[in-house]
Parts: sequence; structure tokens; C-alpha cells
Amino acid sequence: MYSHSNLLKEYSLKVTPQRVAIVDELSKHGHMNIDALYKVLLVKFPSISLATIYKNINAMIEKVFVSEVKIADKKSVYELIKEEHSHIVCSSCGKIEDMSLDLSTLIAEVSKNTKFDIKDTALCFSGLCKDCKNK
Amino acid sequence: MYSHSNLLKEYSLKVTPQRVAIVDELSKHGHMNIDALYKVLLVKFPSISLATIYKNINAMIEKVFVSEVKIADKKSVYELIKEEHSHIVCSSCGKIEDMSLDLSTLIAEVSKNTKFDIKDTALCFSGLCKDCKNK
DNA sequence: CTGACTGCAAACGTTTTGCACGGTA
DNA sequence: TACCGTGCAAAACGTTTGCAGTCAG
Repeated sequence: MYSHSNLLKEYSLKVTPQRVAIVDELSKHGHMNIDALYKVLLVKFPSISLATIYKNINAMIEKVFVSEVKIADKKSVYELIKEEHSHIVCSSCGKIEDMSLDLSTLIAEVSKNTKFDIKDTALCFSGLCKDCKNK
Repeated sequence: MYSHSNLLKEYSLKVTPQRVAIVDELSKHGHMNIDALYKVLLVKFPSISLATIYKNINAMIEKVFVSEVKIADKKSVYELIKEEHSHIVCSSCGKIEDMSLDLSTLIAEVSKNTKFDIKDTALCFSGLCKDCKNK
């Protein structure tokens, strides 16, 4: 794990403690919604404001190294952009996991049927996770 | 195309002109966001309120014959529930199309990898549609 | 006739904005 | 030093709620 200030520099955002902390937390938790982010950042920065979090998340989205994941029946979560992947959400406990899927066949089918030039995918599955299933 | 009041009765919602019109428009356009719905309904009902639309859409979602489709970088749209299908959105003109895809292989793979019991899927592709590609 | 629906206005929660101050480069 | 980021407060936005009058069953 390399320093997160490099990531900020790389995307020409000034390195501030708040930003480093945001990237740290996203990196640690994988996906977080605004409230969760606010809650953990309050520990390090008792006077941080929601406005700061919104401004920074939006800046990171604009620089294209954070993305918003929209999930049915839930608040959006944010994550650092890495290799393309899909999401699976537990409808009982809310846990979100990443999955790498080979979508090439599917994308070929979609392109053929719709004549769209596919640039992006957003796949989200939901169901019961292993733990919740056994309860 | 059969009368949309039957659909409302089927799901035990009282048949009001506003509700029939909402179902009509969703049926005609496939997917609409709240604003678009409001705009077209204003023609028939000059004094309809947004509250009515929200209340009715929520009632229909609760009765499970309308669903919300969350789309990256766009407002949610609403559609009548029919067979399971995926969506593809043009990133240039915003057009949304439906696609039927065979997801059984993919779902089997996801189940195997994650040990989740998959109940639902939400796939949304984006890219350039045929028309926007040729511009 | 009764309970549900409508439209209005007010309330609500979330996100954005403007500004003065402080920190980064 | 010059600009950008922060935190606060206020504003903007989308959505929900409460209520009085009306309508569907």
C-alpha cells in the first residue's frame, strides 16, 4: 500500500489531511456512503463539515479516480476507481462485495443487439450473503 | 393494449384519472423520470401536483408493478415491471433502451464465487447509440 | 357513506453555495 | 505570496407530510 498523498498529487489535487483521510478510508473500507465517511472522519477531525466531504468527493469524481455506485434501495456509495468490477449487495445485512466478471461475451451480445458502442457497465446483483442465508 | 385501469385494479389501487394517466405514460414511454412525468401530466391535469405523482409512484412501487431504475449520472427513471431485462443508456443523447439478456451463466458464476443467493439483478450499460456514433 | 385520493403548503433531509479564515505549494 | 481548501451558515433542491376538500367504490 503506497501513500495516498501520491494519488492526490497524481490527479492534481492539493494534499490536505482531510483528503488523505478520505482516500484512506475509501481504500480501507472499499465502499462508503457520505454518512459513514462523515462519521469516521469526525474522529480524526472533530470539526470537519459535511460540506468538505461533499466538495472533496465531487472533486475526486471530477478527476475520475473516485466513482459513485448507485444501488437499488440504498444510498449511493463511493469507491476508488480500480479495475472494472461488478457489485453484489446482501439484501439482509447490506454488505457490498466486489466481483471481477468476464463480461466480454455479454458486451458483444449487447453491442450486436443494440448497435451501441459500449463504454461503461454498471452491474449490481443482490441477494442473501452466505452468513444471512444460514440464519 | 388493454386498459390500464385493469392493472390498477389488479394491484388494488383505486382507479383515478391521474393514476391511469401515469400508467399510460409509463407504458407509452417505457421509462420516465419524475420531471418528465410531471410535465406531460400537466397537459391533462393543469393543477396536478408533484406530491400526487410522488405518492402514486411510491404506491405503485410498493404494490410492485412499477420499479425505479437508478442510472449513473442521471436522475432515476420509473418503469412498469415486465420480464427481467437490462438497460443501455446513450451517454450522448440520454436515450434508454431495454435489452433481454440471458444472464444464467453469469449468475451461476456470481453465485459460485460469492456464495450469495442471488435474487435480483440491475445491469445498466452505457455508451454511444447508433445515431450519436454517426455524428 | 366511508375511506382513500388530490392539491396545496409546509416540513424535511440531503447537497450545494458564499464567505471569511487558514493552509498548501 | 497567491491560490486553494476548510468550516460555518444559509440557500437550494428533491421528496415527503399534514390537512381540508373531493371522489371512487
